[in-house]
Amino acid sequence: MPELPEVETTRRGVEPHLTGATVTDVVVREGRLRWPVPPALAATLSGLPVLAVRRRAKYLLLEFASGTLLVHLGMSGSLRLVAADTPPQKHDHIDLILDGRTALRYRDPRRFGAMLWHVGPVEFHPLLAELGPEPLGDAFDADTLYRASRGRTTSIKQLLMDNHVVVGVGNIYANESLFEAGIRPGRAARRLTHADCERLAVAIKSILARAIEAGGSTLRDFVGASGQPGYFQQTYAVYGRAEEPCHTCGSLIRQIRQGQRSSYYCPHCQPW
DNA sequence: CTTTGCACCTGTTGGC
DNA sequence: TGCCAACAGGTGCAAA
Repeated sequence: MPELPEVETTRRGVEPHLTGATVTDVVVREGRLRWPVPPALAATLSGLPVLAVRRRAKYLLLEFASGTLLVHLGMSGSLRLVAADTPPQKHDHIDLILDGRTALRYRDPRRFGAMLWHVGPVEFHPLLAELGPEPLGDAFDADTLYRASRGRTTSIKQLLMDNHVVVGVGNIYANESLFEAGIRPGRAARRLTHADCERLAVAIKSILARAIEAGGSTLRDFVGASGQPGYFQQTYAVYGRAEEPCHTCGSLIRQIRQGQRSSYYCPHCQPW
């Protein structure tokens, strides 16, 4: 699930319940995530109030006075708020107990996610230090995309998914943005004109912003035990629509493989 | 430095 | 119905 809009939706959902609350315990039922969850996490966090919940790329950052808890949802992770005595279900690996009553519950069937503790300025954490600009920030625009694409033989779609160039653009939104910009995913990055980069940067910002808005408007169930957290069924222009007609021109959407991942495009609306 | 492919893990889907 | 292969939205890392 988690692409950037879901991560940001999650942040907005949990932030009001976390900020100002004090961690009273941490229960780790399964600590084998992408990296081992620090065994001393309960001792580290107990008694500390959450100062803020921020996001960098797809990392959620829970800030405390003495350090930062980095949380990544990987491919299948989710966070929700439940009463602390709610029985955990399968794959509910970690609870942050807040004020002894509420649990911030981390679920991740595939365990590709992460929960790491960092002391010191979090922007210097090795996982964050080399990241490119936020897609919705002013530091990412047509110029940065144009410069980043010069001399690059890789495809524009793979360049978009390179975290050094821009963060938070995963497989779905790389495909959707390229459709909106009218550019084929397989085109060499170095062949993009400045005008292409302009349309693409605008498309990325617009699509991500719209998806976050949609997530916010259907935001629910971060508090409580019912159903999945407040994600949303998004309708896509090309992603997952192989052999289906393009909503714009009726041509059949094509699917190709790029770097072991599926890409989708409309042969008419994305001429090259 | 860039590019490519693998690895981590479980669950779902589709074909036979 | 059962079995098996292929695939799934992330991303760090090693190797070429």
